Amino acid sequence: MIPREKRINLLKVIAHPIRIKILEDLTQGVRCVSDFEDSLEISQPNVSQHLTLLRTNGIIDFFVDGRLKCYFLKEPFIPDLLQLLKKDYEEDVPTPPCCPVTKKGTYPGERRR
Amino acid sequence: MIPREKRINLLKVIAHPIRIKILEDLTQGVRCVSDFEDSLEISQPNVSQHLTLLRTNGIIDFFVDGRLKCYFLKEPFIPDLLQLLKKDYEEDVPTPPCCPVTKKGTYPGERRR
DNA sequence: TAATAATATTTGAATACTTTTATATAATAC
DNA sequence: GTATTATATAAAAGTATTCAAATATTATTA
Repeated sequence: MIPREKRINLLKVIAHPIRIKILEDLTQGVRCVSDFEDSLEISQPNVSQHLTLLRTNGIIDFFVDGRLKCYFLKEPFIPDLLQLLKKDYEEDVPTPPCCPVTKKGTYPGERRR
Repeated sequence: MIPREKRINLLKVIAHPIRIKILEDLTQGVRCVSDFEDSLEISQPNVSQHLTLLRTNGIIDFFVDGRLKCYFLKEPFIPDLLQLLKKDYEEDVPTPPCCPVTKKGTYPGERRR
């Protein structure tokens, strides 16, 4: 997969409320599966499935301590994305010249109107 | 929808190769539907469907010039996201202390091992 | 007004994603 | 060794996305 597609695929994997929460937790440090069972309110298998998806996509990894699996962040794109998700914007992108009521304006290119 | 969910939903809508391409084109300026039919190689109805999805989610809007619909970017989160998508990272997030071979380490919390 | 051009909508089929339920595995404790 | 705990996997059911095909709409041109 070329880097562009890979990055877009990451977006798709990440764009889920539970998985965003998991990743936010992981930016705070190592977490084991049962930590997530507590903090997210979903079943153990479902936690495991989300973690597996994140792991098979190279976003997280784990180490083992006894019977605990300790997950941690691996993909450096994630912290930047999570921060951007929280950014506030005051204004929309400025509108190109057109009438706000009739929504009429002039196409800047070369096609037949 | 609370802002957090709204933003996550934006991510989900955006996370598609065609729609990313559409948005990249729109960061360059106004485009009409047939511009996209040329630059993306997909059918006219499909272009229209993607544009409708982006529009109903408040990401883009359009003005009218004759029978052309001229689309433009509205959501200010988009340019930042597109830029982040292109960012290069040299290294993974640093691994917490654990053996790289056996993948054994110590859970930092309070649970039974 | 009829024909054409630009775009949108609808429907359906295929596919992908998500969650639930049940079961499996592997490590520790007894 | 048996029971228990932590986690994973599999199968099935439900839900959502995607795209293609056909049709509709609207503005312009002839």
